[in-house]
Amino acid sequence: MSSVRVRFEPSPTGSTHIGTARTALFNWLFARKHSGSYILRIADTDRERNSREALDELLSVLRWLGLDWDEGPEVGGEYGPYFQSQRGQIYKDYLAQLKQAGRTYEKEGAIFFKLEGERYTEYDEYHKAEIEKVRTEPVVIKDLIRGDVTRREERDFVIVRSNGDPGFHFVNVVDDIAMKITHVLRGEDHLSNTSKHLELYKAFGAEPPAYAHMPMILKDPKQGKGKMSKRDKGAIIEEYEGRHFLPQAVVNFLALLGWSPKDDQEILSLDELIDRFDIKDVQKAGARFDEKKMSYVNFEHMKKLPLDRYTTFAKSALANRNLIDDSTEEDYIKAVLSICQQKIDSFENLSDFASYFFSDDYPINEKAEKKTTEKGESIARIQEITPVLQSLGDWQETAIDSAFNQLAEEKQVKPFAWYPVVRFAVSGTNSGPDFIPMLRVLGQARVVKRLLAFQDRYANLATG
RNA sequence: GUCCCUUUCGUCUAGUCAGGCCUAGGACACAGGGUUUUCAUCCCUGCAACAGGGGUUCGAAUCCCCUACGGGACGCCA
Repeated sequence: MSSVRVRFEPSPTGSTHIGTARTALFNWLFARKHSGSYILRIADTDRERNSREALDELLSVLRWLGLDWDEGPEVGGEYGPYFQSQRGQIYKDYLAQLKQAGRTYEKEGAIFFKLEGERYTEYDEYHKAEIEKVRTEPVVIKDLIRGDVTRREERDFVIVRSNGDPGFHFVNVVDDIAMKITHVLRGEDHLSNTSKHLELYKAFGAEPPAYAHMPMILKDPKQGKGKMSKRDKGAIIEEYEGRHFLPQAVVNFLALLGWSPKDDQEILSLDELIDRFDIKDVQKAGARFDEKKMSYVNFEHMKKLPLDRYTTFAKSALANRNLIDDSTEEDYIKAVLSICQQKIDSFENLSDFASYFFSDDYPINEKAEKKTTEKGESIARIQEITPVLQSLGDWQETAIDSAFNQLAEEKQVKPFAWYPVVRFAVSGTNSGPDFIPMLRVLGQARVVKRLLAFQDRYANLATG
């Protein structure tokens, strides 16, 4: 393991925002790329907003995405505890240092960090008040993505709240020092906080880490302006899990938001991402979320999955809709999936796409029904083909295929005169997997039964 | 309002650091066509961008300056 140590510091306040997940991912990729340590540190200093459930949910999302941590909750490590709510003594010790150096003062029950420089008061347009400011020396943020960024902090800030809880800026810096963090990768929204953090490092006499501020994930332009919020469609990672997205696809898409490999390959596995990831290649400008691209990436990963693993995901989606249960034959499920995998672009749509394979009570597509039944000859076609298929001794694709061809030759029409109407009769729709394989998988009994049912149901067509 | 960041097709981006290889490449989306039924697959074709202005240079998407747009921060949230 190298000396590289990065951390992800989420606050467990409920469902995981897409930007939070990307921060987790980039830190993880950076750690793995450099054979460093990935530390998970829980920012739970705000007692009122944190809960056990939210923490469990967070850990489970990280595991679902495949982002394992080397130090942190449930795995421990030599720099613990990894919950900020349990690091009170450490914060007290560091606070004492600042106090001793005369860099703190108390005001209205809270402890402030005192900046160094000439003090003056000024009317502030934003606060609509006369406030005290400090003429500090500018600090330079060494940013791996943006280069040097110069900023000046001009107001003292709270490091311990009046209720006794230490505040974010303080614990953030203290923990990074105490845990020997070497690189801080976080969202661009923290760029303007970094001057505060640098002031704290100076006060502690500690060497600051290298920074990398990643671009914001912005709303889809159709959904409005600004950065993506938890309310926006597609912003919550748990939602993808619930919709049976592939975790590796979500990770792949997240990586593409603000970063790209330099060649034209877009579909990348976790290992390929680690291999190609370079923090310097991260984009500076905000990236807009695109739901369609997300779906596309997911489909590409779905197509690549070996049938066994595809089946695992598919079964959970199908079981969710009560289309299969433990008694459903594994071989049959696999046969169905093997002809659907390259066709259907999401597991959440799979159930609609393939319901007729598992149940006789499948929906009838009205458009397809209209198209089929408006032709008076449909019933005749079904009547012609039913006995042929019924008497077929061999239910292999070649046999089924030649049955259609033979009949076609006999009647002097092309075989696909029967295709759409038969497809509708056995599946209730006009789209699906390739036709002959579909019949094969469905099985002779099911096919014949449905052909007969079709004749009963649409008997009036024969005369009308 | 102040400060900071940013700017290539509708979107994600390659190209910018080392100026000529860029009549600016790829992908998503969209449109059209095709694949001996259908189709949400697959294939092909098409549409489409260097924010604007000023410099530097023989030559600028690439370097410099200004403007504008977009984004972020300005909490006893993180």
